[in-house]
Amino acid sequence: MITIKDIARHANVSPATVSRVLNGKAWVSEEKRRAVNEWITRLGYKPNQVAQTLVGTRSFLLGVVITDVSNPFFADIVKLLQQEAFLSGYAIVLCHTNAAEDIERQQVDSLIRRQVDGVVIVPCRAESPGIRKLRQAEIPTVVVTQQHPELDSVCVDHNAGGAMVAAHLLSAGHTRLAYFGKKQDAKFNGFRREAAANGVSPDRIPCVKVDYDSVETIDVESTVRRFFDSEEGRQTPGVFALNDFVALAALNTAAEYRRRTPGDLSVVGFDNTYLARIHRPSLTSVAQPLQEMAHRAIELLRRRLAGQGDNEPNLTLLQPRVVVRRSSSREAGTDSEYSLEDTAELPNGATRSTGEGN
Amino acid sequence: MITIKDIARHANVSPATVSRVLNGKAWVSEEKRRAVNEWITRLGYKPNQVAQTLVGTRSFLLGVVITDVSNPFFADIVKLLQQEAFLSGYAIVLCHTNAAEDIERQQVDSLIRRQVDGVVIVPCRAESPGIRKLRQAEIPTVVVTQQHPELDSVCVDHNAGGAMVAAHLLSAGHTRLAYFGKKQDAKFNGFRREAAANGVSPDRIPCVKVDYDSVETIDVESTVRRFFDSEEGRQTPGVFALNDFVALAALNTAAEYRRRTPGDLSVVGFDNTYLARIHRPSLTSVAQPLQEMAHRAIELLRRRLAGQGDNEPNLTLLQPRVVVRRSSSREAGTDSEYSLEDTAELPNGATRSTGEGN
DNA sequence: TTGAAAGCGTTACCAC
DNA sequence: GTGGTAACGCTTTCAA
Repeated sequence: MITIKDIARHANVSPATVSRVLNGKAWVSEEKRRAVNEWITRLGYKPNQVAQTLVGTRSFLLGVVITDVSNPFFADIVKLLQQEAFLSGYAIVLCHTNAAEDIERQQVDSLIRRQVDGVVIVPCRAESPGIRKLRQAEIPTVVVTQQHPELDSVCVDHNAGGAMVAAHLLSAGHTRLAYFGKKQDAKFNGFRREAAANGVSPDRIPCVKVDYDSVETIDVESTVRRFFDSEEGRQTPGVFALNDFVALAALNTAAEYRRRTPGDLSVVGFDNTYLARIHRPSLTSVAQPLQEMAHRAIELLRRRLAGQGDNEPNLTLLQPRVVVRRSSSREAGTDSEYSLEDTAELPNGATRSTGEGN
Repeated sequence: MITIKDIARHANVSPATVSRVLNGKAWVSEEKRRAVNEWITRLGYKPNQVAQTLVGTRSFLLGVVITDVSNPFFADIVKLLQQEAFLSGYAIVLCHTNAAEDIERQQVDSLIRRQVDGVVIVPCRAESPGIRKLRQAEIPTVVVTQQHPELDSVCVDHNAGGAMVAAHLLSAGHTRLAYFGKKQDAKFNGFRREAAANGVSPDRIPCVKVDYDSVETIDVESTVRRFFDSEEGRQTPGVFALNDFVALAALNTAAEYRRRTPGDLSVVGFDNTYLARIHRPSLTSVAQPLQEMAHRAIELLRRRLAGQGDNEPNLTLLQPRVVVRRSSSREAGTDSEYSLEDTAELPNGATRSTGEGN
């Protein structure tokens, strides 16, 4: 390995000077600077990041903690995060939690030992032990996909997304709606809110509880089946599911019940994974601006690392958009986009320093 | 940060001794060892891996270079690799190449600068610049998903996989077959070989050229459409596709042509991603033993890192198996497994130090 | 068995 | 402006 000293020796300067031209901080005479640069290229010198880390600057390593890359939604995020990070000279250390708090803790521990400069995390819950560790180790952290009261976070406005879906289904003429997910979901709130605003009593929108953890856990189908077996289920033409997996389970199950889609039943998913594109019928789904999210997340981290930014946690709340496909259209037609405020495409992204939703 | 010196001070020993009990190499008196361990837990000491790396031992970092995690097949591998690595105390630095050689090179460069102990790579081609760099930097490397003449590699026997598919389709009564992929694919060879062994002339099996790079590139459909438009395509009931994406494209396109599956047309994919499970009709696909592959890959790396193992490249060739689903069954039925040698499940994995296939 | 001390490759502080 | 030098936290001689 060729070091800073080798360069120094060849260029007849001190290691300190080499370091200086490398970091471009202090002034170095034009003459020496050229000599140093000359030898750097000549010997193909590459700074040893490990040494740089040790002296306490930075590791150029970012941790990414996610429940499961097998989930295509997370896979997309991870990919974009890696690419975005790379542009800033950072590499990504990937960790899985399987949505288990103890594993999350272990993984976070390992990241801390590795001196990562920052972490992007999709936590189990806002107060997960992993999050706590990160905070007490004072490692810049940004939470993605969820809001966090005391950390930087970037996510989509789930509440608004839910409202968009309600608006869409209502405009398709459906007045009997159902939600597949958890009662507390912000999507569900938005969904109900918008329904109410259009004269559909929120109390008449059942929430079919779906415990969705990972790709593996597809006991979803039995739940869905139970719903379609019920009187209520038989009469509901408008279904909104917390994500594409569940939506597809609904779609597939509905087919077993001879309910045609589109036609008898409309289903809308969330996340707009490519599953929505590939499946037949194709699935209407709420798209999150992933590229934007990844960009913002890394940007937030960079700011913290540069020591900029107040201590206030920054909440970046982006606007989702509904991508309409066959599963919710009354007639055959090409896919199109839709959003609450306008049928045209939203300038998908808006930052507020605070806000509700999620 | 609490260091080795802190422990030393508290335990009334020298830093060297602390290091010794930590690494368990040299003898340390029972008394001091206990004292040190006591303080280690008491102060919650965690070794600084960066410092350890600098002194030249190891970084505990493994690079994973893959074309695209958005591909569920790769996502699964990455996940398993990470989990497997974690068990051995390693973390994973994830890199994307987008199947582009120059990006691969850049990513590999960054891994080398980071002093990763080893790399698991899905290379663009055997002689990609990334691979070359890795070799000249003498970083232990294992190639997964492909064979490599001069590096450790672990992959499935594609040739055998292709043969299994042929056997399966033939046993379903199809004698007119087609392959969607590239002529040189080992799968295709195996497919033809087995067909020939059963009296179906390989020359009568067309290879519909599909250029599949990533999830994004789904111009696949037009190619597929062109095939179904042809006389040849209209009469082919048995299709084998190089992966699940292409298989699904075939399935979906076939539906547009009113070709019923199962019934008029059978389609078999490769990789057995969850897409195969989720899609309707569900897709018969060749499964790769991913867990086993990840395990072997990490194991190979560990061996190299321990300085064990001859200099011979090790080829670990595992056996795939066919998971039969609706897309290739003549009647409704539950999913089942199938393999060339036996209808029962294969002891899925066999190592040879060399072998053809792929 | 144990301690002192010399690095590992950089950065940063302090003189000159 | 520039060079010496002391860290950073750890491992590993080399003596004792």
